[in-house]
Amino acid sequence: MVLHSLCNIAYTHVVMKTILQKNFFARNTHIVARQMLGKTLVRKTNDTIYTGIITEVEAYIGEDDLACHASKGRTKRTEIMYGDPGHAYVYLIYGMYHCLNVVTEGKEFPAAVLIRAVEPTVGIADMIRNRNTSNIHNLTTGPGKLCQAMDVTLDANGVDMTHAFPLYIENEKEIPEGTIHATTRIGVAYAKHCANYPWRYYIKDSPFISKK
DNA sequence: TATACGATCACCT
DNA sequence: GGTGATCGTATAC
Repeated sequence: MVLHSLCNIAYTHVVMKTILQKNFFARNTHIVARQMLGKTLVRKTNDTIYTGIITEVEAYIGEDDLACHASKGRTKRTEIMYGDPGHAYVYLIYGMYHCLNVVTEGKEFPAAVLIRAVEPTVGIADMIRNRNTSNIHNLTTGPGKLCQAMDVTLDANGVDMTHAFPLYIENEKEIPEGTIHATTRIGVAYAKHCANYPWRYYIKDSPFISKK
């Protein structure tokens, strides 16, 4: 009887993987961004599962942040950022690539975390096929690359990421604060003084980073 | 309706 | 280092 119970406990421990919930994302965007590092991004399609450990993110916060799409105000495109935290904001960039964000903070306050890079863990063969390259360090090391590798398109825009399908983030042990590096964000030179904000966060020494 | 441009990437010199 | 691909969105007309 005792043995049976112990087995159950051990079994439960092994299989339990919790999905990050709304309360995780409904906080200050910098805290959410930093704590997303080291977590596992999961993408499920009808026939494939892709996963990767988040290694690089950027924070985009409010209408005053000139790099944030919400600086243009509330439009059809940015509407999702004014909605519930934990939902996906996916947009098309340069007419050919997609970028994946997770909405943060409270309803009516537009903010999100852009996922810029992951370390691929599951579904690598499919990522290689999607990206047409076998270089593991070139599969998911960029916002457009990881969306192409993990088959994230506009279909995922607005998806509630706190459910087990088709897109969510698994909780993992928190990484040490000292392993997080902050720099200015990539590709936002147009954003005047906001371009200088150190709102890009990545895991120091990770080989799965978009740019040094 | 028309136009300018981008939270990128691959390929070129 | 530089440039072209390619199209939805915002904005000007």
